[in-house]
Amino acid sequence: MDVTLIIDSLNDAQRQAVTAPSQAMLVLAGAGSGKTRVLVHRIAWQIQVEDIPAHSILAVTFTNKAAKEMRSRVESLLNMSTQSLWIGTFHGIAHRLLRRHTKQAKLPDTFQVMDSSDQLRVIKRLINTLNLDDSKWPAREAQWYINAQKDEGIRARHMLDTADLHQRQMLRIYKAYEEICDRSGLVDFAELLLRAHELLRDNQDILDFYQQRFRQVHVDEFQDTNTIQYAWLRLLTDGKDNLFVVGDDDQSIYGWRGAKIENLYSFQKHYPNHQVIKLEQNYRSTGTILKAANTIIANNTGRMGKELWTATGEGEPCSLYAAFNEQDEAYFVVERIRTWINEGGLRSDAAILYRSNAQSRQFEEKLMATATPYKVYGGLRFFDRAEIKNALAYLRLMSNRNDDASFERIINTPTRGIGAKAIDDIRCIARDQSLSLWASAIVLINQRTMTARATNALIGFLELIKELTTQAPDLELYEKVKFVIEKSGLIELYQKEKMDKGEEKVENLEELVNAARLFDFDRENEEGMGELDMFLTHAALESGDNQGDDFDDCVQLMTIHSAKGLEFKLVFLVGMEENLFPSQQSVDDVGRLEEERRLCYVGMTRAMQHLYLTYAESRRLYGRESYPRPSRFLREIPSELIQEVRVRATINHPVTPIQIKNSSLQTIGSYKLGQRVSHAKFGEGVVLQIEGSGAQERVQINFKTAGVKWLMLAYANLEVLQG
DNA sequence: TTGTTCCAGCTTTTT
DNA sequence: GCTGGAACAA
Repeated sequence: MDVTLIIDSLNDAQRQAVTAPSQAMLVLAGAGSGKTRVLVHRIAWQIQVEDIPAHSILAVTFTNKAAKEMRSRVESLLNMSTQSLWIGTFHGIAHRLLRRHTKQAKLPDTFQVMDSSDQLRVIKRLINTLNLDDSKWPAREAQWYINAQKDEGIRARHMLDTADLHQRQMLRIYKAYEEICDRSGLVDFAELLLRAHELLRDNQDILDFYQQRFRQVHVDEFQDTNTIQYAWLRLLTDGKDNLFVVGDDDQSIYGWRGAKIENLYSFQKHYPNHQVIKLEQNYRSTGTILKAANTIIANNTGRMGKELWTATGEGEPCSLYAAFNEQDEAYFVVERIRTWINEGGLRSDAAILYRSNAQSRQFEEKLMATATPYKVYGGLRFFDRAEIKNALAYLRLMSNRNDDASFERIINTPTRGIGAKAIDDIRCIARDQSLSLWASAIVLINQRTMTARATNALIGFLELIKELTTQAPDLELYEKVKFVIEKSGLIELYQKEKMDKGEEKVENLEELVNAARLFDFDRENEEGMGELDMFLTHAALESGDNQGDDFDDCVQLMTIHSAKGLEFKLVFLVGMEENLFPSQQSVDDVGRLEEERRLCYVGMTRAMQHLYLTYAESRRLYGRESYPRPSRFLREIPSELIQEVRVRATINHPVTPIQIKNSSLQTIGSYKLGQRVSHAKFGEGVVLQIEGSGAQERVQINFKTAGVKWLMLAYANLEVLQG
């Protein structure tokens, strides 16, 4: 048997992890140390060398992208198809289990997955029906509360009633929410995990079956698992010591959404026979970048301990640029990128990483102004668009009439004369008699309490859905979708909508038809799902790759969070300022501050060749001018690893504001304090303060009409007035 | 039903 | 200070 292909390309630590005998194993894999490689080769090793059938292997990831990549890499390494190999996301695998055992999971056969925006809508509605003041009990908070409970494995019935009003109210909402979901056959993301856990926990036969089936269980990004995910993994591998996890405590950046870094420690306790392997050789970044990142992360406490190194040399120092303001920051970054491109670099090798999405704007403006193609990640995804969700709601209602979320979404979309009053009445009946909205609508019609017009409108809606259902079965999936969007009047609705907005929506609907046409349906799926249900699940569970178009050569703009797992030759980590990064909300709490530091570590380790860190001395924030301090993380980098960038070569003799204040006659350049000047846009004003020198020189001016402003002297084009 | 106005909020995100 | 959502008026 030829195993060279599997192990030859690995370093010692990687090979050790890949070829170790079956046992509990924790691979602490630093950034860029070949984490996925180890996972892929491990699976290949087990199939080819240890003769474990692909069918007996489970691999769990967090994103569909990671799952897809892992499968295709295993396939190309083994040069075979791996259909029977279970690789998927936690949610995808959980869903699969629930579909296979709907009865034991106490779910209707027609159950559907609801995404977070569906969930929020349901909760919003519910808060209204409970007659709660939604300003006092925001739906967002309730949603957060419910998901947090589920992530911990806690059902409403497990919770004790308390005297605390807030707690009581939340519990009440949680209870009512569970009822609606059960009645509608709807399962939210957290519910998938919780129910999959309960399924195994409460059904010994099912648990036995899967414990025997899965001889090996692999987990990617283990530091991101939450309580219920880890509990589920433990059930599956109970007493078998066959859990192989890969993770990095230093890259745990999702604590705020329930990820428990502690699971890494618990793992060591729960699997006493485990082996730990550290992957510390980095194949991505220069030595300097790694050193800087290592030093920063060393400030965190309670680490498992790990230091990245590289065999490929030091590289150049990290660059630090102190911008005057956010405009200048963007200007600088874009100029550097243009230079990079002019020198033959690819646009797609350059990335601008920021802490919060709002920061992207000024970079976009500058990129647009210089006609540099760019792509912002993290916007609305395809299946999240309102018009798509509307179309899907019709399809979902056809598949399951009890789907209240979908019912409510489209009962009057497009408008068909069913007003708030009628919908309210339906909701009342639903609440009082514990019926689905569909059933309640029928009750309402039979009551004959509404006006003839409203009754007819409602009958019309129910008939429409019935008609769609009866006429659709013989059609191909894409024909069904097409039929639905036409017959429902959705296409017409958006065609009438004015201008390009509506046009875009029509195009998106056409794209949905296309997606249905291309949908790869596995007729022999063991879950026995129909094509439509499968498509709907696909839409909920894989909300569409972030716009695709990886082929275009674009500058990459994204948050540091979304950059995790990616790498770029040229990285700009922008907005390195206190209260922005680390964020305002994190600075008072050691735990959260350490997570910010890990985020910084993640950001820096994205860079392969060049790392630029920038901050602005002045930034408009919430409409107010702020003068932030440079981020503490900057101070944590040894100064010999950093080179300060000056726009033009100038002699830097720092001028402290105190000196300026003390001498009202101090002259810097051609300006002095109290000097009257005129600006093309802001008009006449008086110089209040002067800071910096050369190209960085900036002046604070009190304009007669425009107020006090800081201006960059190099760009301001001030005219000196006499007197 | 649509357009306007008002008001809160203002990290990070996948499933 | 801007944005998106909800309330309200016409």
